[in-house]
Amino acid sequence: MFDELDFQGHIPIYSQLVDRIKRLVATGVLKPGEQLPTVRKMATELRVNLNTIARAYRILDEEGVLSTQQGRGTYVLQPMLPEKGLPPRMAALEGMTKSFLERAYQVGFNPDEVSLLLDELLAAWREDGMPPKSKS
Amino acid sequence: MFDELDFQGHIPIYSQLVDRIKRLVATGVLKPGEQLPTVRKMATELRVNLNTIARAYRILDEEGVLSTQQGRGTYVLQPMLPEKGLPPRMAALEGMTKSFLERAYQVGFNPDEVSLLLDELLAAWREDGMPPKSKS
DNA sequence: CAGGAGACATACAATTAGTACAATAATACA
DNA sequence: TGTATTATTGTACTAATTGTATGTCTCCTG
Repeated sequence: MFDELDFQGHIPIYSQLVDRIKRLVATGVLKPGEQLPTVRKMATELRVNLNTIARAYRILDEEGVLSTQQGRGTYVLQPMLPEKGLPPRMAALEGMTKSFLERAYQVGFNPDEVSLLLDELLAAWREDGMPPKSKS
Repeated sequence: MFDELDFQGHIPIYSQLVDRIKRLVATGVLKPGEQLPTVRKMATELRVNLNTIARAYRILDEEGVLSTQQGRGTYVLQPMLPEKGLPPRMAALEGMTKSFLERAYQVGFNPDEVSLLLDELLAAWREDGMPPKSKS
């Protein structure tokens, strides 16, 4: 469930984890009250240091997504509903968007190309109520 | 692999490095995802200052050939430059974009919100020549 | 003889890893 | 049943590895 990390890209592992878990919580894959893998288990699975996992958990704890307690474990707190927390919500979108644009820029695209394609895909989203399915 | 620099000629070392690495990537000697020597390792090998290596890496990063990140290292990116393979290039952008939109959708955003923010960030990109830096 | 570009020296910052510690839960045993 | 022991779990501190930022020196060029 968590094993799709990019070790070569420009996004730190802990940051990738934060995004991934946020999404899993937001989409209901991880339900409130559910326990996440322990830092050690997750660390050995992903072959990173346990502190890297702990860092992601701590960030999510501070953001109110998870609740971690020494000796007990890490649990899902609240589903991140669109209604709650507007400023952090927009900040999240901004982060996602910036990192998407940066990636596009780095692999050689220009704003017009991106804009053109986005217009198309956004229109499809408006029509269908959901964005076009991506392969991943 | 990198130890054929010309210290006598009048082509700057960083420039020689940029050309050399570009060629190695283009010819497939350096494969996507592969990590390059750290700036320090390369610097001691070639007996130049680490900033000279860093400069070459930075240029290649800006050109989308490499991806460097503080604390992690420098890696070869996927070659998606306009020169090679136009259809796969756009397909790559489409993939990136779809997966970005899907994420936004899953976290609870609607097309208008995404569109609004994108207009803003794309405008900034056009103005500055590069997209706004993301924190991550 | 300025001006600037290239290279260098040095200090800084970010990410990840190694190790020991502390809090909680589970178990063993009298 | 009560308490001691062990296991489990997150935390704190430190170190190692990596790229970045800033200032200085030198050399070439006009």
